[in-house]
Amino acid sequence: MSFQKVLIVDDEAPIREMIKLALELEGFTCLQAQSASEALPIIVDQRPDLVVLDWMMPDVSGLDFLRRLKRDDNTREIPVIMLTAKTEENSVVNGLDAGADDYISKPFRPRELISRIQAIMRRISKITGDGLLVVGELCLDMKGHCVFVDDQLVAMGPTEYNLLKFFMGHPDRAYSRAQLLDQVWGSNVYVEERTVDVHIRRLRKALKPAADGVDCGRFIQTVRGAGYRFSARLASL
Amino acid sequence: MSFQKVLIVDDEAPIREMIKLALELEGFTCLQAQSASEALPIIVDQRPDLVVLDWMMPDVSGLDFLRRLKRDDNTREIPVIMLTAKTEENSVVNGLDAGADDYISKPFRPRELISRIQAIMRRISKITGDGLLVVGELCLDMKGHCVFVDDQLVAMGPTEYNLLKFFMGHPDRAYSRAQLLDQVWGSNVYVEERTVDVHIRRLRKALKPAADGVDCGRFIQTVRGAGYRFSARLASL
DNA sequence: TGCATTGGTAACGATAATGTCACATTAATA
DNA sequence: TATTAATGTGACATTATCGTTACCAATGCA
Repeated sequence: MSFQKVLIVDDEAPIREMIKLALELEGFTCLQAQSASEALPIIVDQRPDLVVLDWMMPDVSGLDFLRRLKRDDNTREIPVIMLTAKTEENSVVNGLDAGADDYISKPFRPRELISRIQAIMRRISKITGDGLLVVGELCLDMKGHCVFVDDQLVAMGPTEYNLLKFFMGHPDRAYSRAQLLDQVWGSNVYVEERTVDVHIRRLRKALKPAADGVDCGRFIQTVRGAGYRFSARLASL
Repeated sequence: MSFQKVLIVDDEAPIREMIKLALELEGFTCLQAQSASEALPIIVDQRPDLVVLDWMMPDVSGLDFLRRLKRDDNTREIPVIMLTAKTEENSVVNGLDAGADDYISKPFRPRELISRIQAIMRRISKITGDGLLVVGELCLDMKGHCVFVDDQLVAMGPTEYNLLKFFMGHPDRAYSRAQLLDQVWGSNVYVEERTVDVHIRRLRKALKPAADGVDCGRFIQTVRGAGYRFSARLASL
C-alpha cells in the first residue's frame, strides 16, 4: 500500500492545518513546513509525492524556491502546486513557467485543492515502474494479470479485470454505459448497454469479500442516470 | 444536456454548418440565424452563452447590430465574437470598441474558432480546467457528476443536478419557469411550469443540510412573479 | 466429447426519480 | 384587515432506472 505524501509549505499554521485536515480525510499523508528553509530538508529526505507551496513565505520567495527545486535533479520530478493570493495572480504565469504544475488562488475551497491534487496524482503516478496499478487498497498487477485487495488475491473474469483496469486508470469520474463499452469492450462491438450492469455486478462481487463487511459501493458507485464511477475511497459521508 | 449554447449569425449556410459541426464536436449546442432580424428574438428568448457574429449581413451591419446588443441591458452581457473578412480588418477596432470580445478573420480554421470560443467560455464561465464548477461553498464536479457543499457530498436526483449545474453556470440572474424548463428539461418537452417549483424545492432541500440552520434561499432565491435566481452570496436582507 | 469458464441477454423485483395534485403558507394589494 | 395571487410543501401514482438472478451460447481445454 503506497501512501501519498503531501508536503504543505505555508507560514500560516491555520492554513496548513486546514489543508492537512482536508487531505487526511482523503487518505493523504501530510508533512508540514512553515518556511522554505524548513521545507528543503524534508523534501530531500522524505520525498513527498507532491508539494503544496505558498507563494508568500518569510524567507525565500515562492518563485525562487520553486526554481531551486526544479534545478536540482533530485527534486525536479516532484510536482508543485502554488498557493497564490488573488493579488498575486500575475505571478501565476511565472510560476507555471518555472515548472509548477498547477496553482490555486486563495481563498479556495478545500474540495478544489483536493481535486487538483488528485488530478496531479493521477497524472504522475498512475502506473508504477513494475506495471502495478495502485489505487487505495486496490492493486492491479498488469504483468501478472491479477488483482489484490488489501494484499489479498481476488479472482475475477477477464472482462471484470479489464473493467477494473480501466476504472483504476480513470478514477473519480463518471462514465456512461456507452463509454464503458467503448473503452473496455472496444468501439466496434455491439452489446447491450445493460450488459455493463451485469459485469459491474460481477466486479463488485469479486471485490466485495475484501471490502470489509458492508461494501455499499465502496469502489464502484452508480451515478443514477449517468453511469458508474470508480473511486478508491468513499466520498465523505 | 449541454449549457454552452452558441448562436451563429451568418447569411451563408455552408459557413454556419461548418462552424456548427466543429462546435458540436466539442460539445457545444448550436443555434443558427441567417440575419440580424432573425438573430434578435433567438438571443432574447434562448439566451445563448455566446454569439458568433458575421460582420457582413444582408439587413443590418454587424457593427450596428453589436451596438444594439450592447445597449440593451438584457443582452449586454452576452459575449460576441466577430467574423470579419480580411478586407474589413479596420472594422475590427470599431467592433472591439463597441463591445465585441474577440474577432476572427475569414478564412479561418475551425480549430482556431473553437480555441477562441473555449477561451472566452473559460473566461466567462466558472468552470475550472478540471471540470469543476465552484461558486462560493458549492462545488459541482462535472466529471464525477456529483456535488459538494462545504466539502461534503450531497445527494440529489439527476434533474436537481442539471438544475444546479445550470444555475451555477448562470448565477445572479433570474430565470422564469419557462426558461428553466427550456434550459434544463429541453425545449421540446411539455411539463407543467409548477413542476419547476417542486424541483427547486427538492434542490433546496438537498443543499440544505449544509446550509447551517436557516437556509432561507441561501442559494436559490425566488423572484416573485418572475421565477428563481441562483447566487452564492447572501441576498441582502 | 464432456466439462468448466466466461460472456451476453432476458426477465423480474426493488428502488429511485418524476410530474402532478391538493392544500398550506406567504406576499402583495386594496 | 380582507382578498387574491403566487409560492411552498407533502403525498401520490406512474414511470424510469438499476440490481440481481437465471439461463443459454460460445469458448477453451483435458
